[in-house]
Amino acid sequence: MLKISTRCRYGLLAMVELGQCYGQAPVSAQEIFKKQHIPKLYLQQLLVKLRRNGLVESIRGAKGGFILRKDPKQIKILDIVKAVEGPVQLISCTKQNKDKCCSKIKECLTRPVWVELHEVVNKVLNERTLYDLMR
Amino acid sequence: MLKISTRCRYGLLAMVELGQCYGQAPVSAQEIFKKQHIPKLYLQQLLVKLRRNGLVESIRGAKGGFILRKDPKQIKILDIVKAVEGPVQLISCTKQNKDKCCSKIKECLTRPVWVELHEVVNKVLNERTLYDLMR
DNA sequence: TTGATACTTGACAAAAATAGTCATATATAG
DNA sequence: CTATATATGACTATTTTTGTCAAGTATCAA
Repeated sequence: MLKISTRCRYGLLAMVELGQCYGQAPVSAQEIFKKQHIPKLYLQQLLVKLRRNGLVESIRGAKGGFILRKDPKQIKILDIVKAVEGPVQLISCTKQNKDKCCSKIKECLTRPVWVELHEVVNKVLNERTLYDLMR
Repeated sequence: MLKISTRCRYGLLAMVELGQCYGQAPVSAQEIFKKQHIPKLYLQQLLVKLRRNGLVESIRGAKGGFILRKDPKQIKILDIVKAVEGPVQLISCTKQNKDKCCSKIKECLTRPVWVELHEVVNKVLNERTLYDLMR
């Protein structure tokens, strides 16, 4: 069904929250999960992934929390999705992934639709930034 | 990761095979699974779904098999995907699905991206027909 | 210095979805 | 009559998703 995972949804929700407070004091996981009703420990996991991918910075201890490492205008939605889920690969036989292509790639009549879908999804996620979602 | 399921991929492969033989003798599951290396019993299942959704007709007995019920030009890729997988719903909070929307739908800042993705994916699948994939 | 708050890490676990199988029955051509 | 084909529903294995837990580290504020 191509359903967007909660990982993605929660990850983006968290980033939007951090975006709203960009330039201000750190926001704790606590505050985010209360506001958005995301399971706390699950959210923590996602925030760790966002940190490891350089999207947020974490500050330990009391009054600590998370802050964005970049201006929301510089953060693509695709970066966020990749951070929490890995690359957005609707199919495995892509240009970037030649070893995963099957031997029939040239004759494969179905591949073009899947490639088109793959590209269109990546395009949308790559063109929108976190800033576009804020107000 | 939004990966296309094997159900979709196999289902479309089967439909393309049937498309290539449109107007000719029925094609058996046997022939399709040998040509495309799809697990036979799994393919049977998918073909039953395609039949129940009115996309193919089945002919039992020796020399039987499956044929398309419509011209490939009349069959949208979306119809095929829906038949084997159900509706393509990237998110649950869509216009068609108002009871599944959360109470925060109006304030939800993340929803617009997901809606855009949802729409763009459905658009591509709705605009392409089986005929577009054939040669 | 002590307590409260907050992040870190790695492992673990339940639930759901995906992918595939099996047995049994029915239908038809030749 | 028999070989070939589909029909059906239940069943199973694997993988992915969606979390949870425990034990630890770091920082602030009183």
